[in-house]
Amino acid sequence: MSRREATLQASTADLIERIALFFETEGFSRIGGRIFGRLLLADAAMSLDGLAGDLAASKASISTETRSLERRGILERVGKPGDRRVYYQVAAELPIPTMSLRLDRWRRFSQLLEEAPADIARGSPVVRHRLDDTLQAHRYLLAEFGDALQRWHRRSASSRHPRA
Amino acid sequence: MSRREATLQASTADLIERIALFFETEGFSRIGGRIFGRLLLADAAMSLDGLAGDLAASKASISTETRSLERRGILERVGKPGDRRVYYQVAAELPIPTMSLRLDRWRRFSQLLEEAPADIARGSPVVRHRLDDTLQAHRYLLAEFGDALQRWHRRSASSRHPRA
DNA sequence: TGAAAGATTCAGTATTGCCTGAACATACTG
DNA sequence: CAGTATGTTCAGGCAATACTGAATCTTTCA
Repeated sequence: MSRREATLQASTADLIERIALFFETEGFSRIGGRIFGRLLLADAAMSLDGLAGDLAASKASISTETRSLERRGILERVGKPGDRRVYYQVAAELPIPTMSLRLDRWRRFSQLLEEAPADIARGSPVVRHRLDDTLQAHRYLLAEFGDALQRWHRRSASSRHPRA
Repeated sequence: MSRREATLQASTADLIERIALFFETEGFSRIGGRIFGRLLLADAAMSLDGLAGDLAASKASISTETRSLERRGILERVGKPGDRRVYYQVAAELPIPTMSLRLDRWRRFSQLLEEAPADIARGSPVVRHRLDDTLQAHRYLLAEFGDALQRWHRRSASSRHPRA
């Protein structure tokens, strides 16, 4: 009833493509985004060949990108007994890694400001003040957001294992 | 005591460059980042030529990038009486626009998920559940972070105009 | 041990997007 | 009005990067 490609509904393919486009603006590669999108909408974990087939991409790219996404905690490797292929699925606690990545990125900016040699600001009170102010805002927001992330983590954990 | 280029201390130039590199990972152009960095460390607003000189970039790029940064609320245009040049400075409430930009970007992802045609998830309970879960997390975190941003806004406003 | 399946690495191509110089537009000034 | 200062737009060159096909490495199984 279907040749190789027909596995994906048109609407699904469409959504995957939009997710991929979004991921591109977030600094991932397009294929990385497609992989993520595909797995987000996948019923079960998928093999490299499965992904390559569905996404019409080379296995080389799939291999590199899956591992890259895995390193960032977005994907997880899983195995199936009696099968030597590697399967990938979207991380269980998905929002944690994706949000953490964002946190990390902007934490890096704070660090940049903290490391700013003192002599830079020394000359000018207005610069010093601006730097201090910016840094304080970042610290505050980072802390608040980190807390929120943890709260969500706990909340979601407890809703999954409702208390005895 | 100094030819054209010597206006920037080495340590300053260095920090600007690192800021620019960071901005690049955030989806801005390198020059955009340099402009931001330069103005962040600037005593006073700067003209296009001033920026072009300091950053050793073409005036064309400076013009395009400043306007792009202005559109995103990161820079502000200011004028000086008796001078027909345009001056730029970093926005007063800097963290607001930068953080809002981030918020917007990931709000866009939530939207993607919300618009996900129902028929996509319908087939599979596991997909539907994953989508719902992800969406809820995003909503929660977006709300929390939005609140934090407002709190900071109020706090910083009141510290600037200490109550009579 | 040999063969085959699977995964990874690598060199080359193609696409993309940044940046620039030069042309152009606009607004002051005398 | 002519001339000049300032800002913007545009076509093209250049560098970075993603992606691919082919070669290579690794593991499993007969």
